[in-house]
Amino acid sequence: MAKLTNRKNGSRKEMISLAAARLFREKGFASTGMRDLAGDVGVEAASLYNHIRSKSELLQEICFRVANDFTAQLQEVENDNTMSSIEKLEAIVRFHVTMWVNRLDEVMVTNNESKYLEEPYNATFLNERRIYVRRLEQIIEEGITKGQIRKVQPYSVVLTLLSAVRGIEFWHRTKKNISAAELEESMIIHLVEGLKK
Amino acid sequence: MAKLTNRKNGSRKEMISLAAARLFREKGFASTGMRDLAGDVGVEAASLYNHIRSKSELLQEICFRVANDFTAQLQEVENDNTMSSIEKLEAIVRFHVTMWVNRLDEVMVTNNESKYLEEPYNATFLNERRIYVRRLEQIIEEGITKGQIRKVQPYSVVLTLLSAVRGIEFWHRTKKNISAAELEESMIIHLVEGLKK
DNA sequence: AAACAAAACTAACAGGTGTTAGTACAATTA
DNA sequence: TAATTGTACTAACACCTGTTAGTTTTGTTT
Repeated sequence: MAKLTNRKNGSRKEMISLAAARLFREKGFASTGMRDLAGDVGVEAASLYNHIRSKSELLQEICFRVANDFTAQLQEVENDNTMSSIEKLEAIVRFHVTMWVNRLDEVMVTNNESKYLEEPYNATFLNERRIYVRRLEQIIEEGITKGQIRKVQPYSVVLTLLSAVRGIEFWHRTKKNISAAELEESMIIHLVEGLKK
Repeated sequence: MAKLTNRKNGSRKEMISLAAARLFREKGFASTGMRDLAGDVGVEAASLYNHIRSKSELLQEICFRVANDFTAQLQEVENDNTMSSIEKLEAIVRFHVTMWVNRLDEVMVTNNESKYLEEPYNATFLNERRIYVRRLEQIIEEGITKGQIRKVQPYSVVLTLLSAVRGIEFWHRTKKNISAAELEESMIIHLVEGLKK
């Protein structure tokens, strides 16, 4: 037994990681037991250890996978010389909205549960986040210098942008009122439009 | 022994609640043990039960104290006929900023740990939040009707406003760059100014 | 059919969980 | 001084935690 099962539903490990992300989001990392996770996957708790090394490893993989995706997209935007600073900012916010809409479990775990990462992973994660914030600040500073963005506090604006999208968590519970596309446009107008000079 | 000690440092129960709020924020509700809490208070775990009924009760009191403070302030704003809709919105956002700046522990516990409330408290809490959001939407709708606020999606704007202030969590770690007052003004400009018609 | 490897199982571990019962001490009130 | 009250203590409970060791089942490959 091996490759066929793997190709059918994605590897067993991926299934476990996906279930873990959902449980970690819903119940929190500390409150999610390996027996809960096993139950969701349809297996005994001990069997999980044929596929993963530890509960911590699951959290690490989720957090750094998400962090890398955010960083990779930022890199792309930074390298694109055709965009103005405000367009870069808009692209980044749109990406954040998309992530919160399409990958809620992983993104929320990364936001809310990363504090349970063991050292040195926690320190590394916090450092990567600090650098990410700094790079966003630089885009804003550049926009101000070039006269494309109003004079604002770059640090405050970055904090606001990164946190504002967390509201999408609540949108997921009541999707009926407003579509994802409408939500995205509305947020862009509210958060980015007002920064234009 | 009784009243003198009570008057000296606030009642023992208040000390416990304060320590609990800090620990629940730092380590999360589930990861905070009664032995951790007792250690912080300077007492054995079992002794806590002379003052509190349960760990859950501590969380309930924190969450509903904060929820009531937010609701009370909203009520005041709603009753003030001298304010325009945009001024009401600004006052509410300023209050949220102040709460996040001055009462971080309690507010973060209320935001992040309320899911650990036992029933029926959890359901009650979520319902109160839903109503709070609805009342904010109504202020925005009224502002649009009266021509004081741009045509926006009220629901999206409320989600954005309520979540944006969560960024203040990160400001607390690096207060040196920008003062609380500057932060508040910057956020008001970013979040509220752009809504004016 | 035999051999192999992946992945499931059962049983158990050492330590941690919130909480209760019963008791002792120390300070205030009668 | 005696009684009372508030608050601390120790010991223990039933249960839950992540993880391991060793074994058996399962499906595929030779």
